[in-house]
Amino acid sequence: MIENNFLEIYSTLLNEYGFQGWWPLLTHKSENLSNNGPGFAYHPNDYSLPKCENEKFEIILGSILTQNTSWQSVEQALKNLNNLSAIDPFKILELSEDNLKTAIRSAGYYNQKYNYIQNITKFFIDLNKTTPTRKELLEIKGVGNETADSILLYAYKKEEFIVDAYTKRIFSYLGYINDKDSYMTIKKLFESELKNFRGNKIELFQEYHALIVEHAKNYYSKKPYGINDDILDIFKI
DNA sequence: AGCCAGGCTACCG
DNA sequence: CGGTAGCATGGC
Repeated sequence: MIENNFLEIYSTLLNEYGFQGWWPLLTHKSENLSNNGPGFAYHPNDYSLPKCENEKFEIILGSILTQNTSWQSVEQALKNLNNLSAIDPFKILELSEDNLKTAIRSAGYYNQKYNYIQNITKFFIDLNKTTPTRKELLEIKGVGNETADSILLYAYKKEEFIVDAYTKRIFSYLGYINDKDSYMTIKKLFESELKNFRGNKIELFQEYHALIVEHAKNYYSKKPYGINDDILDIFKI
């Protein structure tokens, strides 16, 4: 019997959707599935990634590119960059402005994201393989709360819970938060509610966020949110 | 056709 | 401070 609602919801989502295998990496996609739509798991139950600096950099690029943008569009941009051998901080900086903007065009906001990528790439090189702090990341123009936490949790395996639009949508619908609560308020609530989890917190945070996204894609993309949600009943305790 | 997408910054009162 | 316009393409 689980007495913590947030852990119970996690357990319900995991039982419903299975391990998601986030963060998506081009070179670590499950081979037995052909698309990346709902239900797609990337490298399920493998928490060893990223394995090298360029894989960290790929996560960082993806975290910028996916701002208010579907992953499918982001993946096309990453494939374009990969074809230019540019999932590499030094190669990125060698690309002309036109070439980089063309490569990331599919991910939208390409003028903004071009600048954001320039900023964080220089920052990443200056890190020289060390781990950034949250404060340092937030000082970069183009990195806000969610992007910083995504980078820390998935690229650097730091214990930071990610809050995104889907998290707010689901948990305000279920009545656990108000949709006007601040990012940090919601983040701290999750981290507090999950603090006694007896297991690997990094893996929990990684999996929980991925499951929230998967669930929201299935039930919270179009208004009215949550209606016809078959597994919602399990959440109502 | 039109709404939606795994946000962020700048600027407003 | 909190609230919001603008950013832009692609998928369904």
